[in-house]
Amino acid sequence: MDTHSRQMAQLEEQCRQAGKKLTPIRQQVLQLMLQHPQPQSAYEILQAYQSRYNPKAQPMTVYRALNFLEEIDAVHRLASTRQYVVCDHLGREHTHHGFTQFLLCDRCGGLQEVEMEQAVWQKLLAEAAIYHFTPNASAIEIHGVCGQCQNPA
Amino acid sequence: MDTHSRQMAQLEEQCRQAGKKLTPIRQQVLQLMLQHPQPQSAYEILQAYQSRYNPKAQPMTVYRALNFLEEIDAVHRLASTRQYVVCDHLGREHTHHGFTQFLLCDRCGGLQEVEMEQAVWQKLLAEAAIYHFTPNASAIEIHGVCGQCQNPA
DNA sequence: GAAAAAATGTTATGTTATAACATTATTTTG
DNA sequence: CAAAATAATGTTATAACATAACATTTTTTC
Ligand SMILES: [Zn+2]
Ligand SMILES: [Zn+2]
Ligand SMILES: [Zn+2]
Ligand SMILES: [Zn+2]
Repeated sequence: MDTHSRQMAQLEEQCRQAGKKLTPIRQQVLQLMLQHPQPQSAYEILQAYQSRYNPKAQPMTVYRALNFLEEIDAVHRLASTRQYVVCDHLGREHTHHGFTQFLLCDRCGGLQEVEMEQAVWQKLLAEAAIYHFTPNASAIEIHGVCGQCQNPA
Repeated sequence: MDTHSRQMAQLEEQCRQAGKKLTPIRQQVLQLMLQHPQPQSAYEILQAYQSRYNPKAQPMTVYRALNFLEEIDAVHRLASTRQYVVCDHLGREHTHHGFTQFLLCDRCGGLQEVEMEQAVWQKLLAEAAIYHFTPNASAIEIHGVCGQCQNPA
């Protein structure tokens, strides 16, 4: 079983667990995203969808699918760049625990999804608690330059 | 000397240090922001500018001023909400060192700007370094609920 | 099979941000 | 000082991102 099939299988599983339906549109949108590991904007995904599945598709179609996929934790939305990307955990064994660090490369547009060390996010929580602040989102986005772009072979 | 005056004075100082000019528009935009401690969108600031200074002002006018003020570290742009806010350090003695944590309340829209503990951001950097990633931005945004909104008196 | 719920289609609009070029103001320099 | 260069602002247009509102279709429930 190849990687994409495994990811699709887990998408089905996550839908089942959430009691939601995996409709063709939703599956197609994820399919397109799987073929494009770099984060993409909703309108880029819309263009791909129009090319491949339905030239008459409208923004709402893609936004609905993306919102759905995000709800069931199959994809993430990157707030700082307004892009969407498949969750790195999809099709693997482990799942999200604690905080996530998104490392966004400003040169190549690439993304690395990293599980934050527990000690670190506990400190972040502790620091927030000083101000009686309770985080509900569990991800931070850090911009910079990735290894590839710093040391081009 | 009241708080706003102190902040304005430091704005002048930071312009001088950066070798940039503090023009009326730039000063007026900061003035408006000082009167509104909550983060605001560029278009909200534009509306205020139109009401108070020039009904014919266009988006570019405000965006240019905001970009300038951000360059000289007088204001911050919050990537996740696309809002602008005066830097908490303006008019105080200390300045930015290391990383900043923005605590954004999803209920009231309020913001707390926090200096991240050195131990924490060093760990963040170390974790990024594992992936040969070099951060260049130095702020993270954490969404949640602030103390006020959790414990309404 | 009728009623309710979920998903999709469709049109319109709201929101955020920049491109491109003209004009004006300020600074530099000969 | 006057010409040239630079910086700032004015102005128009448009790109890019996202949702509201309502109609229609599909699926589920009873
Ligand atoms: Zn993930
Ligand atoms: Zn890169
Ligand atoms: Zn600040
Ligand atoms: Zn609050």
